[in-house]
Amino acid sequence: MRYWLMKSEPDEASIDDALAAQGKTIAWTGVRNYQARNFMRDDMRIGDGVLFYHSSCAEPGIAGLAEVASAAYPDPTQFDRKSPYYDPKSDQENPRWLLVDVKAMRKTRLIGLSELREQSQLEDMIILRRGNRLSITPVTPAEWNFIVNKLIPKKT
DNA sequence: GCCAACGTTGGC
DNA sequence: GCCAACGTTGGC
Repeated sequence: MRYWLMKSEPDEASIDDALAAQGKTIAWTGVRNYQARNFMRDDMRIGDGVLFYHSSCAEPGIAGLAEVASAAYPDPTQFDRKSPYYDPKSDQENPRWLLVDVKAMRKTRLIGLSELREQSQLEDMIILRRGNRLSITPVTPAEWNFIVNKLIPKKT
C-alpha cells in the first residue's frame, strides 16, 4: 500500500465533483508529464491512498481523501482533437499518456499550503519543495499518517 | 497578471 | 550529447 498526492484544478475536477460522480470515481485525465505518468504506470496499485489536492485556485491545499481505483490505462483525451490535452504525437497503437481512475472517499477541511508548510513533520514533502510542479507525487507513510490522523480531524 | 522554476524541444 | 529557447505550472 502506497500513498500519493494528486493535484487537480478544482475548476476542472474538484473533490466535490469527484464525490458527485458516478461511483464517486473519476478518470484522472490530462497528466502530460513522464515522471507522473510513470508513477501511475509502475508504482500505483488499486487501493493506494490519495491526498486530493486543489491547485491553481484561490485556496490551494488538500481538500479530500481518495483511493486509486484502477490500473493505468490510456488517457482517451490524448486522441481527442478538441481536447486541450490532445497530443498529435501520440498514436493509438502505442499511447503515450496514461491515467488511473480515482475514487473519492471523503471531503476534508481544506488544509492550505501555508498550514502544510508550518508542519515540521512535513518539511520533506515533495509538494512543498521549491519549484515543485509534479502533479503526482509519492507521500511517505509518516506524512500520510500525520496528515490523516493529526491534521484532518482538527477543527479550524 | 507576474514570474520563478522547471520540463521539453530541436539545432548543432 | 549539449544547451538555448521556449512553453507550462502554479503560487502569489
